[in-house]
Amino acid sequence: MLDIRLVREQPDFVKSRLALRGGGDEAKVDELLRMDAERRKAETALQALNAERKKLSKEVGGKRSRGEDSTALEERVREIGDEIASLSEQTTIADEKERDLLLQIPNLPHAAAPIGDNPSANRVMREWGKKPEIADALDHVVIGTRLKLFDLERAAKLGGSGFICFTGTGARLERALIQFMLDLHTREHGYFEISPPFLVRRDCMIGTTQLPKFEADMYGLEPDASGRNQLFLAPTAEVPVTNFHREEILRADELPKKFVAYTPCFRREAGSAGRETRGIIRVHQFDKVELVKITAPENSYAELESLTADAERILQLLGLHYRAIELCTGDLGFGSAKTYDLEVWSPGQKAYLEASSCSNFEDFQARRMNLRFKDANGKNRFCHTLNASGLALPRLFAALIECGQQPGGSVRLPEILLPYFGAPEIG
RNA sequence: GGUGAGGUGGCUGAGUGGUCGAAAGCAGCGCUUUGCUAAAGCGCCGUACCCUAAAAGGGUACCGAGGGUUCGAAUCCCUCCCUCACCGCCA
Repeated sequence: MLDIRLVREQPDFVKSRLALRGGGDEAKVDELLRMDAERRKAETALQALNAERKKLSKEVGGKRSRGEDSTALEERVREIGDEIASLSEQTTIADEKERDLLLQIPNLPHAAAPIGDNPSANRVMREWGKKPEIADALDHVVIGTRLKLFDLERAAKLGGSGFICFTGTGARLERALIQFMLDLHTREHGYFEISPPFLVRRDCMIGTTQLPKFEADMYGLEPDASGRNQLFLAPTAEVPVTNFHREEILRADELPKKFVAYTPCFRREAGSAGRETRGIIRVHQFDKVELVKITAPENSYAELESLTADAERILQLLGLHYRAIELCTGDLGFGSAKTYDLEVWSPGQKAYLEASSCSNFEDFQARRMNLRFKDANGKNRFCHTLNASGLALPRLFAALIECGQQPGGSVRLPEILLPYFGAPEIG
């Protein structure tokens, strides 16, 4: 959520920044400012009436205790009460409209972000390793099916299309990768492990920006009888973990907070079938190890660099070729000011697959979830929040078995997985 | 799921219709006393929003959330959420 004061004071700056995203959101700014002015006007009038009622009510109390007649005064206060009722309704409506609009407007891109409205404007920051040379490389669907690492047909019997069912050594490899990543991040990178609820409340989904705008992409349960308290299947551990400290005021010396969590992730993403969705690349449920940081504003960009490095380390230790790109303004997620994607090389698809997205949301999420810290001057300020996949499992799994494929049909695994998987190769 | 007890400021905890944004204590900050420590005394010490661009100042709201009763609600009523205890059920 943008700071309404910034929007009020520098509307042209805000509009020009929003325009860089190419989503047309700058058009909402004028409407927002109208709602803001309307709300404040109603609020000021309401406060004047409240002050009047407060004063007169006390006079009623005084008269009564002295045994004096107060009926005329009471009648006057009753009238004010009626005015207050209608004005406060107006105020509430204006306030809700303003907030709804504010929730619909995305974050401002970082000043240095590459400008562009499609992925071709993304900036390649660096590449690591090199593409393995594999003659007639098979893709992960062929390899995985042949070695019975997963069973997509039977998965469709269980969950429908767009689900994976890992089987046998495939399931074991999945488990090994999770364990490997959690161990690395907790033992060597200093992250605190959390195993959170997979179902989260609406407020949390709003806090991390999945709602209200992307409700159609989310799995939601039935609301309860009151119509509130609806639960959603978390589309990423970002939701429960970033919201862990929602509505809290943290001490400055606790920052940065570094969390790692393994969770399944549930996404509707009614994407079309095709190459993009082949095999296990895009599915409705997948496993992910997620990194989250809560930082002071001054340090968030330095923390983004180390966060990205922590995620990259997984790929490096597994010996997988990847590149890091910085997303252009048009490709940036709704809440993000700056994002690096890590793309791992898929020999089977001869393409880079997004395996991690590392973002700094600045105070955009913190403002929505009212997550603050007390700074050195004792002032409460919004924290900055960041997250990175560290990493998403299916794409990592796919790259791993494609890169490890041997002429004889087996798959060789990186040495570092040996203690986790228990064997140097599959098949 | 059932029954009961609760939810008040950073913490403890008083407050059952009016002058209560809220006693008191603890913690914290400042000052005085002091060789240092300790102790004592005095003062300050919630958040958000509005007037307002900021400061000073003023105002409004907030006692789990939402609604209601009333001239007036932390206080009375209703619904919901959460916590604790016991019972039931269950991996």
